[in-house]
Amino acid sequence: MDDKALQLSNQVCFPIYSASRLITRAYKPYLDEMGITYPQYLVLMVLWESDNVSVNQITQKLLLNTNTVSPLLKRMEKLELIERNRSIEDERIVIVQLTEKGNLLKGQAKPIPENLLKIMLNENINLSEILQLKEMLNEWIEILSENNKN
Amino acid sequence: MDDKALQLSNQVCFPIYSASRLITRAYKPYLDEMGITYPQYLVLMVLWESDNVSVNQITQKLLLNTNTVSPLLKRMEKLELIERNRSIEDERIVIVQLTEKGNLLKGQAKPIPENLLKIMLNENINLSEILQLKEMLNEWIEILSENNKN
DNA sequence: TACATTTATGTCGCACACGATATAAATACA
DNA sequence: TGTATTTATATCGTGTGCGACATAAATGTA
Repeated sequence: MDDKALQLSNQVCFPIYSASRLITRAYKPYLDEMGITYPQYLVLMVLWESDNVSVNQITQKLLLNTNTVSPLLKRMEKLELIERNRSIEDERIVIVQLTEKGNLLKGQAKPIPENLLKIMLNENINLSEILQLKEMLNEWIEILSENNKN
Repeated sequence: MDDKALQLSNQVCFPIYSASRLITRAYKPYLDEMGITYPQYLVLMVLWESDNVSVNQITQKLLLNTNTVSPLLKRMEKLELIERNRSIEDERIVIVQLTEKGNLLKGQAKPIPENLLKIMLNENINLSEILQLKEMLNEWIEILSENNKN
């Protein structure tokens, strides 16, 4: 493998790292209006799609660890966006439920995807390319999730 | 714009966010051996390419703010990887310089890109696709950096 | 049934990121 | 020359991420 190929991982990993941070920044003005952060928005999206899920189900959907999600949910409970209750059948499980406030934010969040897409689509970037990028990232996510288990 | 297109930003932004974290995790075992973190590795790569650069130059290359980089460099100085000295010509500027230890890590870091590439390349992902993804991310980084200035 | 193991969640400590703000040096300009 | 502004860096507070570890409930098994 030649030097150019060797440098490739840096040339791809760093842009992913940078793009991730810049995207979070791009979301910020919209999320600020709602008083939430990007990870909190992700949790809400999970709950808007299906409410009353366990902490574990949230960690799996977001590919995060419980030591990240637990404090995150704690802050969201303080913001009165969600409630946390132990399951009756299995006392180990905590069920997360949207409050009325958390539910209402769904409407306020509606224009966010369109606004983001406007920023990210331009004359040099078309939809089919984006779809291809999405496929590739998901491929990597699968590989890296698998890789991380061992 | 239809609903599918609207959801696209979520379908791309979240994978970028996840991939970024998973990539950092993939680097971790190699960086652990060197006693550094991924952002510290990025700073070292900047310095290995050209030593004696200002804090500001590092923030620009890594697209990070000084309030992230300053503490990062402070920790790296404590690890004796770098030294920080005020410029004589302009006392506001802090020049960052590799120590012998920081320089020696360059050799130890050499196999990292190849190892990462081995993880990220498989039968479903080829080089040309990766190059295309890289171009696209850089396009977005440019857009989002510009977008963030206002 | 008693005890080891697994599962689900949580806490703690540390290292980022970043908005808001501070400080000192350099520069602009009245 | 004196003062306002800009520039470079740093500090503080808050919110993630995550490794290491803790705890309690459920499950497996001798």
